[in-house]
Amino acid sequence: MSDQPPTAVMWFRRDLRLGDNPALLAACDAGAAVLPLFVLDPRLWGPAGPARRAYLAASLAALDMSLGGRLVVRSGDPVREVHRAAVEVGAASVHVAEDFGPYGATRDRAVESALGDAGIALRRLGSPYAVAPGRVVNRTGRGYQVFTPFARAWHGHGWRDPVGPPAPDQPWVSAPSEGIPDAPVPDAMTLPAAGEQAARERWSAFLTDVASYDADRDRPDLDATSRMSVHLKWGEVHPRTLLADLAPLRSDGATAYRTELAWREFYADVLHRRPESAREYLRREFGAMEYDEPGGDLVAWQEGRTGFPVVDAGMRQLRATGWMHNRVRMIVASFLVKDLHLEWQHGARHFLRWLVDGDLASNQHGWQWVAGSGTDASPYFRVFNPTTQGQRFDPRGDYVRRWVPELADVDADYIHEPVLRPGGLPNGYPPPLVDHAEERREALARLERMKSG
DNA sequence: TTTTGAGTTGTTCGA
DNA sequence: GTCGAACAACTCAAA
Repeated sequence: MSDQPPTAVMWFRRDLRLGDNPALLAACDAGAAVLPLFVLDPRLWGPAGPARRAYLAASLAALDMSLGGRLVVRSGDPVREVHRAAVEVGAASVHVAEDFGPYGATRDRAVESALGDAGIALRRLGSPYAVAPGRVVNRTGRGYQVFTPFARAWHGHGWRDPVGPPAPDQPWVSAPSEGIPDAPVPDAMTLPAAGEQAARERWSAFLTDVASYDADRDRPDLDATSRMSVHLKWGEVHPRTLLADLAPLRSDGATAYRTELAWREFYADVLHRRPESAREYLRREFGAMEYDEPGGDLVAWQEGRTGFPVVDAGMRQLRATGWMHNRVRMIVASFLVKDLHLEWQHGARHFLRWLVDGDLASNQHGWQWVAGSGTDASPYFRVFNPTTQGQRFDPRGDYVRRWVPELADVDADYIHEPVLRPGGLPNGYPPPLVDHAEERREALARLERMKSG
């Protein structure tokens, strides 16, 4: 063994791709041969809902196929498993893309320490972002707390060009694998196709329509969004690849899409600087607001039985597909926080359990934005009206009818307010859980009391 | 240091 | 039906 050149380990986490993967290329450079490793961490797998598990399993299967069946999967604590695998194959280094999340960063330090005791280096290269969290700073070296100046500085910072996949004759190391976890797609659910190839195909299809993204992306009844969130979440594609494709485009749609990518980077940056904001109010004074205790209302929201059609459609789309249109995410979130007066964490937890694209930074800070405790100077009066939002963004009611079959026969005039329909509510559809106008006043009154109290 | 302008995504009301 | 104003005050960024 000692007269053989050392090998290297590529530890995949949320970068399940071969293309534009600097850490993987570094591993290929560093070792005579590379062990492609994925560790199924019970602390992440345990809380994941069935859709998330099924998607990850499918993505791992796709990665394994692109590696010619050589992906090694181990389950257990990464601190033990990464060390064990590296020693098994005589590796001198383990390569990763840097994880900037609160859990991942701590875990990586522990892994690094365990590896160090065996004389093995943990080498971090790249991240899931065009610009690594913490790098965008103002003139005094501090991070931004407002999106617009962040986005300007982020764009000015720039990023490297995409890199290609490893050479076709790259030698790989084999080792015993526990195999990809068995996590079938739940009955009655349809999940997006997983893997690097699927991501690229979806992206190509979206690029042909990107010019209309700006005008149509808020319409849940149309298929006008990129649907790249899940692929970005699992690293099946790197945002730098998308930015490179967008760079020559000048349409409003391309600009709007770049801005959405900037939001993703902004929230990762904020979470990196304020890791406690994954659980606590970013604006701490909101902790003092009066909230209601979750009960039957929370369950009605989760199950899509609030009596507000666009809210119910969104919550059912989530349970059926592991995804929800972004405009509808804002509407259902506003309903939970402003109409039911529940803390944002209850909704954020439900989203992370069900969303296949659920990302801690974007999810928690999206919820904090709706709750008013997030990064922007939230206008106190920003309370979504679920009826008028439905009428504006789902004007014919196609989105509602697709996900709420009880309303299939209601025409556009009443689809967002079926209680007004002559002849009354269709069988089986509940009346509105609350009076929105009343709860809006209540939410504003509680905000007022929080400020003066 | 001080000042100034700006801040993703809304709703309601009255003209 | 459309349109503009009002709805608070505050924090942040940059000049």
